[in-house]
Amino acid sequence: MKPTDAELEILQVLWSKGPSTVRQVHDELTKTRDVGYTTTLKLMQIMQEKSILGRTEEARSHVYHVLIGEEETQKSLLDRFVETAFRGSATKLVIQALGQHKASREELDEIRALLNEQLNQNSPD
Amino acid sequence: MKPTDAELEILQVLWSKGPSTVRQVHDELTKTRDVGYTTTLKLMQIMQEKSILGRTEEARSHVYHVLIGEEETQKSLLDRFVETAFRGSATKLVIQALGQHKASREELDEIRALLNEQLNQNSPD
DNA sequence: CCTTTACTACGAAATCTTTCGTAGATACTA
DNA sequence: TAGTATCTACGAAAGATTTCGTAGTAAAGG
Repeated sequence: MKPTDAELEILQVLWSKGPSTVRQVHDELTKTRDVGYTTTLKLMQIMQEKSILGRTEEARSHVYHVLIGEEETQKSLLDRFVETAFRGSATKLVIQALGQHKASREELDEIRALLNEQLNQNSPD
Repeated sequence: MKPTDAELEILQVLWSKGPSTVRQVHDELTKTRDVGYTTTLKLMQIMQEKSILGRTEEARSHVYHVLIGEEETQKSLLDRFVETAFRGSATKLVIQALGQHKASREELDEIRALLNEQLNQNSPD
C-alpha cells in the first residue's frame, strides 16, 4: 500500500476524526491548504475504487471510512522510508529523530523500555 | 530540498560511492532495478540543472558529485515524513522503528545515550 | 581509415497524480 | 413552486516525474 501525498492527507483526517463525509474531510483540509471541493471528492472516490476507503451511501451525502489500519500503513511507509532515505539504517533514523524532536518524559520512558527489551534479546546478561 | 524518488536513488549511490560517472551510477541502479542508461543520464542532467549535483567535464565521461549533504537532506526528509505519515509524532515513529528493526549492541548504546541526554534536559534529577 | 562502441544532449512520449469544470439529481427556502 | 444550495459522477486538463528513442560526436580497435 503506497498512498500518494494527497491520499495520505485524507487518511490522516479520517484516522483522526473517524468516518466522515466529503464535506467534513474537505473542511479539515482547507484549514491548511486551498483546494477545490470536487478535488477532495474525486480523490476520495479514487481511494474507494482502490479499496483504501469504504463508504455507506444511505444518506444523501456519503459517509466514508478507512479500510486500512493506521499503524499497518505507517509500518509499511516506514519500511520504505528507511530504505529510500536512510539506506536501510533504522538506527540512523531513530538517532536523527530523537535529536531533532523533543519528547515528553513518558514518551522517553516508553522508548527506554523498548530499548531494554532489545538489549536483552541482543546480549542477555 | 525535496528530491523525487528516482533522484533519491541516485543520491544514495553517490553518497555511498562518492563522485561517479553516469555509467557507474547506472550500473549500481541496475543491480536492483531495470532502467535504461539514458534514463539515468537524463535524471542526472536534470539534477545538475537543479543544483543537486555538480560535475566536472574534463574527461570524456563526466564525473558527478553531490552538492547537498546527506544528513541535512535526511533531516528535511524526516521532518516531512513525520508530518505526513505520523501526524507530527516523532515518538510514534521512533517506537515503530525500534519495534520493527533490529539494532546492534553499539547502536542501542548510542540511542540510549541520546535518550539520557533528553531525559536530563526534560527533568534533571 | 572505417566500423563499432561509449558517451552526451535533448525532445517528447508515457505514466502518475492532482485539480477542476460541468452536468444531473435532490433537498431546502422564500 | 421557482430559485438556490449541495451533493455525486465523471471526463479531461494541468502538472510532475520517469522513461526512452534518436542524433551527434569522440574514442578505440581492427
